[in-house]
Amino acid sequence: MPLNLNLDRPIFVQIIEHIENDIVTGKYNSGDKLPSVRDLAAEAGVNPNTMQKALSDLEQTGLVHSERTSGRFITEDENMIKDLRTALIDMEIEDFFNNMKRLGFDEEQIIQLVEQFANK
Amino acid sequence: MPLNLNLDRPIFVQIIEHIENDIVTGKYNSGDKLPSVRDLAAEAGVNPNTMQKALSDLEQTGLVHSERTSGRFITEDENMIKDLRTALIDMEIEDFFNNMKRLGFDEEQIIQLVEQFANK
DNA sequence: ACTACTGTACTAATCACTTAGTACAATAAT
DNA sequence: ATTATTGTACTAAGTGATTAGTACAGTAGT
Repeated sequence: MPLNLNLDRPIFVQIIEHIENDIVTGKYNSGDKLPSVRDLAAEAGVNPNTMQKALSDLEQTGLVHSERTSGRFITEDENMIKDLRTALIDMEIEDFFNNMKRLGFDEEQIIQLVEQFANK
Repeated sequence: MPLNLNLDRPIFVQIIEHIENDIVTGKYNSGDKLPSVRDLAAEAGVNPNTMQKALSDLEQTGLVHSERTSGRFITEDENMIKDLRTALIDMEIEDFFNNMKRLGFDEEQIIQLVEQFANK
């Protein structure tokens, strides 16, 4: 996967979000070993340094941890993954509502527009 | 308004989005004169250079135009404003659906979650 | 033992964004 | 006429993101 990179936001942030998404959606499972920094960088089409920055930042959240010379692994704490999933969903919906309100809609109108879009 | 600035995206991009929002929501009307670059910069709490970059970029979309020494004005083309409003709304909803699908939901579930959030 | 692979660390160079500061020409207001 | 305000242009400096390149220590597989 060449990874959808947006130039107006730091690449390492987008990588973090992408990996978080892969974890909460079960693409990676609790305890799974991640590909190496170099392989992930090659897959994503970015410099290994950029990938390492993304991973070491991600590590500080506890979501992944590295074994010095054997690889990097997803946390075994399944509750942490579940909580992150909930948090990401909440943020997504909340941001959407805020953005739509900024465009002049109230909650009732937002629901209408969403239903309308789904039945496009 | 001190302007909500997010450090992980270029400030001038956020300024552009903010002004676009003010235009499509009628905070600025067609033909209105904008405050000066310096005043807008002071209000937003950014450097005048940053504000000028935002405004001159915004100008290339035709949404605003500058009269060399008398000021900067919102377009008189009300259809352009209406079209931008529609485009921004569509993009917002589409992005939301894409992000939620990436989190593993289908359209039916998205609608449910949105209704649930509104009645929180 | 040897080889390949792992995460990690470091320097250097480049680029975009931001800020500070200064300056100029044209219009508006007085 | 004079003054203030307008958009615009320019240089210089600082910061952060990215890339390129190199290197090292520990582990796994052979």
